[in-house]
Amino acid sequence: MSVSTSQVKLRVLPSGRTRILDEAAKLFLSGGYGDTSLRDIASAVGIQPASIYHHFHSKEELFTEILRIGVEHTTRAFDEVTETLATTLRSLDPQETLLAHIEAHLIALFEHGPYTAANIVAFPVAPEAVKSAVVPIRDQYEQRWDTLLQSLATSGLLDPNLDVRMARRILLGSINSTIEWFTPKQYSRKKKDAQSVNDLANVMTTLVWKGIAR
Amino acid sequence: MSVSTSQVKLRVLPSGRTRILDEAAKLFLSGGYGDTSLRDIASAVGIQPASIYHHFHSKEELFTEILRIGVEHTTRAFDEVTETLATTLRSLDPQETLLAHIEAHLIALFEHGPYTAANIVAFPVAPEAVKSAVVPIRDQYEQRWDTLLQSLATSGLLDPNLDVRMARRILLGSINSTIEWFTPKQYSRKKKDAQSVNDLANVMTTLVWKGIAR
DNA sequence: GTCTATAAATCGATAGAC
DNA sequence: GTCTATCGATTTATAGAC
Repeated sequence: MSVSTSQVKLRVLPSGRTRILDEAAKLFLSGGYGDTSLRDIASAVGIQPASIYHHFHSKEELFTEILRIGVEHTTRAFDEVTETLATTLRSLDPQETLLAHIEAHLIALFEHGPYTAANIVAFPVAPEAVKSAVVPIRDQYEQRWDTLLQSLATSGLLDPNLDVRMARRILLGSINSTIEWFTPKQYSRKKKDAQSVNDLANVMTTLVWKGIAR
Repeated sequence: MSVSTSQVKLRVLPSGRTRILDEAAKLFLSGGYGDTSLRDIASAVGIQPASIYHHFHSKEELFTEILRIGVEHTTRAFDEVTETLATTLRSLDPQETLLAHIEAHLIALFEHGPYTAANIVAFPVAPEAVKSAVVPIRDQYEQRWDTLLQSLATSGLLDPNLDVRMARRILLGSINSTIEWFTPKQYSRKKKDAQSVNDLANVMTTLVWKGIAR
């Protein structure tokens, strides 16, 4: 794993605003937008509901910000992999390139927890105003995948009958849907099944690349 | 397409209960559980909110019934394909078997509209009581896929390194995620891209079976 | 930056007439 | 089986003290 230049930084106790975002993200993730009240969020943070309005103008703005942060994390993870692969001397195996990006997406999904996961489970039933605000930055992320897959296609590495855009949608859909059943168990070794995010990334990549047929 | 024995039946105007279910399913699909009020539903049906309580004991019961109907439609579609394939004389090609079931699932998803689709987008953020009630019948449906894939694996038709249960989860996840971007255009022929549900099923099956690599 | 207090609207649900 | 009327609780959001 690469080490960013800002890797060495102090562990800061979350400020008020960040505490609100963290707790709200967890609650929106499990209960969606409509069933999560500002009272629930304030209670989880340990403040009064009115205090939230010092940091956010409305409930919708708070929710939008959470989704935005989630996409930001995912996008940054993608770009870091791109950069790392570009500066690597050895030749770029297409399946390994795919694996690296799939793993980055999954790490963002499971290790930045509620922010990225909320983009999967809470976004589809979010208020229209929230969707409209988040769609543009989601598009930017998806564009990166289109570019990646298109470069593979241009190099003749993909099935020529494949619609690249559709393949990207199905690929991201299958990766994102893992949030509903996969739970990474970092320290469990009791089974041979996929336990870590890295294991899951390997299975996903093989399945996407070669399919399930023998 | 097979014709069931009950194909010939009268077009009945939806009764009060069915009207409520139909409109509620649409609203829950677009806005989730918490942001859809009984007033919204009653207004869409053209009745008063209190009238809903003659047909359902609570909002949660109404929502649970909608999700249950959705799973029921999907399960029935799966079973009808299984039966049709079993009574077909010609040999069963594994990829064609897979295609038939994937297409049945997609048809249920897009043509029984709100009921099945709500199970994808509204279920993950549903109240716990609703989830608990629906999970058992969802499990029954998923069990059918496990059985199907296991029979293919036992016949040596699948990648022997594959975890069948995980493959099923990824497979269903990718199929279900199409609800977020695919819109069937029955009568449009302007492009060569997938337009009908049948086209989509073919693309999905090829991708799952052979992967994206050439 | 967090608090108390409260406004104004909306929620799920009930009672009872017809 | 649908209505009118309404209860009690909860919602987002605001005003203003500290």
